[in-house]
Amino acid sequence: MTVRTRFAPSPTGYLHIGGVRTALFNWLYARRHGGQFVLRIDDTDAARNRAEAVKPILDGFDWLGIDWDEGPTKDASGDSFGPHKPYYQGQRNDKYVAAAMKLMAAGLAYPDYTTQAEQDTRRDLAQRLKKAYVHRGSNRDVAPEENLRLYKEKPAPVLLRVPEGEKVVFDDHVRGRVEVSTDTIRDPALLRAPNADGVTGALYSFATVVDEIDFGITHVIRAEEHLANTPVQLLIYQSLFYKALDPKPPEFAHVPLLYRNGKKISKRDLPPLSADEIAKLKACGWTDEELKGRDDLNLATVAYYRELGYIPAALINYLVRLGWALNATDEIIPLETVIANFDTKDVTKAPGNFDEKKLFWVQAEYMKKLSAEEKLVGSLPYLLRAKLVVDPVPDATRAFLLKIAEAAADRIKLFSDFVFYAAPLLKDAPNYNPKAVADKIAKAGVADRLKAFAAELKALEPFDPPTIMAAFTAFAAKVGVKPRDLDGSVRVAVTGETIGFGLPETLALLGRDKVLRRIDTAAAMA
RNA sequence: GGCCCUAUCGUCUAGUGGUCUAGGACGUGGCCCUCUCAAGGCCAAAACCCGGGUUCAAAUCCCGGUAGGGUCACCA
Repeated sequence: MTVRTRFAPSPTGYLHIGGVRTALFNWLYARRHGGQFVLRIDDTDAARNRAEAVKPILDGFDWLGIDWDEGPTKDASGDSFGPHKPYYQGQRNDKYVAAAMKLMAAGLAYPDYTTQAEQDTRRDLAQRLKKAYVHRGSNRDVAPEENLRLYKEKPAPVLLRVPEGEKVVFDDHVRGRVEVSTDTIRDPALLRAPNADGVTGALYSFATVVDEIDFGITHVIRAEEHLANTPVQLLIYQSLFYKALDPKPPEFAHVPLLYRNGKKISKRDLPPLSADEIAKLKACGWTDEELKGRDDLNLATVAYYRELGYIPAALINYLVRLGWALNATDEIIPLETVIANFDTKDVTKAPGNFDEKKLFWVQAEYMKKLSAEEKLVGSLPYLLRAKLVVDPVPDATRAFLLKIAEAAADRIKLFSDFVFYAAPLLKDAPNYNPKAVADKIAKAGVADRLKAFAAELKALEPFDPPTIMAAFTAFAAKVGVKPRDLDGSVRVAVTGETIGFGLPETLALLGRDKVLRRIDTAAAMA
C-alpha cells in the first residue's frame, strides 16, 4: 500500500507556521515511506479572489521546498494537477451532494426539520440537567423513500444517522487508543440547507471524508483540535463504505497544537515588527507604505521569515524539532536524516511552545555552514532590493561582495544582514549613525587623533589588512590611546556605525582614497 | 457543564521499572579570547504538578486530585 497524506489549507492569504508544521509532518511521512503528499484547498466558503488568497500559501510551500505530488497548480489559477482533480473543494460540491443522497437512499442519512427554536429549547433543558445535548433530528426513523421524497419537496440540512449504543474506537498514532460512545455523538450535519441561490453546500467533516476516500488518503495527520471530530468522521467513513468492497478508513495522527507563551498562537498576541526589524527591512529598500500594507509580516507567518532572510531549511529544522526529536542530543538535523527517521508515533503529545530565539539560533547555525559564495548568492535579492547593486551584477562588484561576505563571516545571521555590512562599503558615503557619531567622534581630541592616524595611513604600503593592523597597533601605542577607542572612532568615521567586521579588513576593502576622504569628513564633524 | 486530550529545567526535549545525585539544546548569568560587533572556549543557576497505591526498586505502571488545553455550528 502506498502511503498518501494530505494537507488542506483554507485560502486565507498567508501561510501560518502552525499549518506549515502540520503540513511538514504529512510531507515527511509521505517522503519517508515513498508515498505521495497531496494538497487540497478547503474553499467551501466560496472563494472570492481565489488566486490572491491561495498564491501566498503555494508560494510559501514552494519556498520551503515542501513539494506536493497532486493538488493546485503553482500559479493558483484554480487549476489542479493529479489523477483526482480538481483539488479545490469549491469545485467538488457535486460529489458531496451525490454522496449524501446515496446515504439518504440507504437510510443512513436524513433531512432534519427540527426548528432552531426547538433545538434551543432542548439544549437549554439538557444544560439545566447538566447533561450534554446530543442532537437527533426529526426524520431519523422515517423510511428512506419517504425522506428522499420529502427532501425533494422541502430541502433541509441533511444529517447522518448515528447508530446508538455503539463504540467508536481508533488507534491514533500519537494519542494511542481513543474510545468514544456513539451516545455522546450528535447526528452531524452533512449538507447545509440550500442557500438563497438554491446551492446546497457540504460541511467540513463530510467534504473531508468524501475527498479522502476519493483521493485514497491512507494517513490523516492533522492538528489536535480535530481529535474530537474524528469519531464523527469515522462514522461517516463507515456509512460511505456501506456495501462497498474493501474499504478501510485511513489511520490518524493528531499532532499537538503550536503555542506561544503557553497559549494557542493567535494574531492578537503577536508582537508588531520591532524597531530593529523595521530598520532592517527599510535598509533593504522597503518603504513605509509597503510595510503598512503587509500585516502578514509577523512571526507566525512564513512570509515574515522569507522577507527577513531566513534559510528555509532552518525554519523546517526548527519546526520539526518542535515536537519531535531524533535522539537525546541532536538539534541541527539534516533533512535527509529527518526523512529517514521521522515517524508520527514519535511526535510528542503535549503542545509545543514556539520560541523565536531558538529558531534564530538554528538559523544562525545553518548560516554558519554556508560558504561566503553561498551567503552572497542568498543575499543578492536583498542587495538588489536595497538598490546597492544592479541586476546583472558586474564581475568586479561580485568579487568585492565576496570579500565582504568573507570578512563579515558569522556576523551574517540573516541574508538581510548582508545589506548592513555591505552598505557602508558600497555607497559613496556612509550613513552616519547620529548616536555613533556622538559617542565616538564628537569628543575632545578625536578629530586631531583621526587626522594623525590618517597621516600614518597615507604612506602605508601595502594597504592590506596585516599592514594596516600593524600600523593601527603601533599608532595606538604611540599616542597612548586604547586600541578599542581608536577602533571606535576610525570605524565610525569610515562606516558610520560602531559595529562591523574587522577594522583592517574594512579599511583595506574601502581603499586608501575613500578611507582618507571619510576620515576627513568625520573629523569635520567632531 | 458533557465528552476527550495533555503534564520532566523559563522554553524545546532525552528518558518505556534499576545504569537518574534526571542527559542535551535554546535562553539567562559569570569568566576567557579580543580592534568594535559577532563567532569560539570554559563554568554556573535551573525540572520529574500533587497525593495515594503496585513493586525489593517508579520520572517511568495504576488510581485519585490539580492545572492547562481541545471540542460541543446549517465554520474550517
